[in-house]
Amino acid sequence: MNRASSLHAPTFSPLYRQIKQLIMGNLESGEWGPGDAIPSESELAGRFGVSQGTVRKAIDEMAAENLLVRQQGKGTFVATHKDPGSAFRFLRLVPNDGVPQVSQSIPLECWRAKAGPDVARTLALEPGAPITILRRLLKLGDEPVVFDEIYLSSELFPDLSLEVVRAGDSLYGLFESRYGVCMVRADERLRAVAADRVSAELLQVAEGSPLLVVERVTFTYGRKPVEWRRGFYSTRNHHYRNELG
Amino acid sequence: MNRASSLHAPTFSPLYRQIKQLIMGNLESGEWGPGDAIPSESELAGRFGVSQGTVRKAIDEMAAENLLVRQQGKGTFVATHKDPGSAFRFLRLVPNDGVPQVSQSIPLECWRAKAGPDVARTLALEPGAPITILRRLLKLGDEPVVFDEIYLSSELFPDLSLEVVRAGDSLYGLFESRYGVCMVRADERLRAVAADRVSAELLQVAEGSPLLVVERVTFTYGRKPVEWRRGFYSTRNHHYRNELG
DNA sequence: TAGTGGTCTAGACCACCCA
DNA sequence: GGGTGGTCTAGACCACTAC
Repeated sequence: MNRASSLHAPTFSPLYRQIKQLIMGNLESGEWGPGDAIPSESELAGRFGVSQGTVRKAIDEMAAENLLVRQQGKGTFVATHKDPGSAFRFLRLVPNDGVPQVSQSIPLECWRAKAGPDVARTLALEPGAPITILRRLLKLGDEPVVFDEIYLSSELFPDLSLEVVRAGDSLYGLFESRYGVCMVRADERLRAVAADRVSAELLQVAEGSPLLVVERVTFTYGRKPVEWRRGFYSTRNHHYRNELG
Repeated sequence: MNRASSLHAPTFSPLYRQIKQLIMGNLESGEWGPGDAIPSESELAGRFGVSQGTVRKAIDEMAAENLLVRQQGKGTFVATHKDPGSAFRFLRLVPNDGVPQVSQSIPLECWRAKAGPDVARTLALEPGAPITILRRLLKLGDEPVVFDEIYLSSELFPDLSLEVVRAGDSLYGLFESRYGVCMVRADERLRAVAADRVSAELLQVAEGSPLLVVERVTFTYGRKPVEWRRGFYSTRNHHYRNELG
């Protein structure tokens, strides 16, 4: 293990960050898949030729970023969306009264298209690259609350179809198990807009009534963008919850 | 320093968390104010009778929570909203085109009232306790984008008035320097609504056009709620930015 | 040069899980 | 009982800041 590049190198990074990058490499390459246990801290320390504390600090950061999950006495595991508890990590919509509700995802349409300049840019694809577009409705306890339009690279998600989506569990769980793509981070942009006819009908609100629009770019390991979606949220009985620290 | 309460005590907490609580106590009591340097790690280690590494871990957590700010070679400082860079930590509204704009806060009204049941509950006050209500408009580069209505305990913020607000810098900076109340965390709830006449006029949009409503409860040290506000955000040329990890 | 935070190490012991 | 993560220590050295 190199002891940094020394002497004011602008690329300096401490040992534990180099270790972190090595572990990241194993995640990106899919060597350790979602839900798997990674080797123990002492095992990794030996393998990399550093002390256990240094490996620990690397894993600390990755656990803080929700890439890994530690379990005392058992081991450290690659984070997965199948794990109940982190299954709806990215859904910030909660009922106003706080009573939890069962959620139901209803796939509506799924078709192929070519990436326009905007989608190509956000997903880092060539313009005209094949993409798959999925529309779905999310119900929380019998009430339709989110209408999503989702853009994906057809290359990354080859055989995606209504049938495939219907069969799977949560969407991100499906992406993990069927395509080996694990969603790790997302950037969202929120706006208020007036409901168009389609959204209004699906969400059972009056046309022109205010809706929350949530545009999301979702990333896998290494900040690689892999999903773009636009969601129309009905905020009659729900709200988008956010914590500022 | 007690070595935890031993023997399956349900209140067990590791040494570094006990140290963290001791440091928190110094923040809550105002002994170390916003912007101040706290004693060095070794100084604190000696004072508390623990090793430097343990103090370090306590400070690590507090730095991660934006309570403290470390500066290599200089020391560790109590986080402050006066520090440019963390001055607008809680404002998530950014222009669509990404070009940063100068912001201008315009106080509109300020008056006293008695806390209704809802405000009393969110601010943990007695119903009927004296509160101060402040209305203000936020402009980003000549465009009015946020209309805020802010509820505060008159006891915590005694002589708050339009004049005081006008004189001060940012609102949270003022709260720190004048009242010794440092905003540390906030919970927000977002909804889309139709603009009423007042908001529409102030934000220069058509009545009934969609606005983003942001309800925020803001906390000081120890999760004590000290501010409740409702903001109407115009999302014509701006959006609310959020990062999901 | 002295003081601060930042990194790294080696080793001890504890708490937890499982066979 | 053996393996895992979690805590705590003591000491060394590096990087940065200020004087």
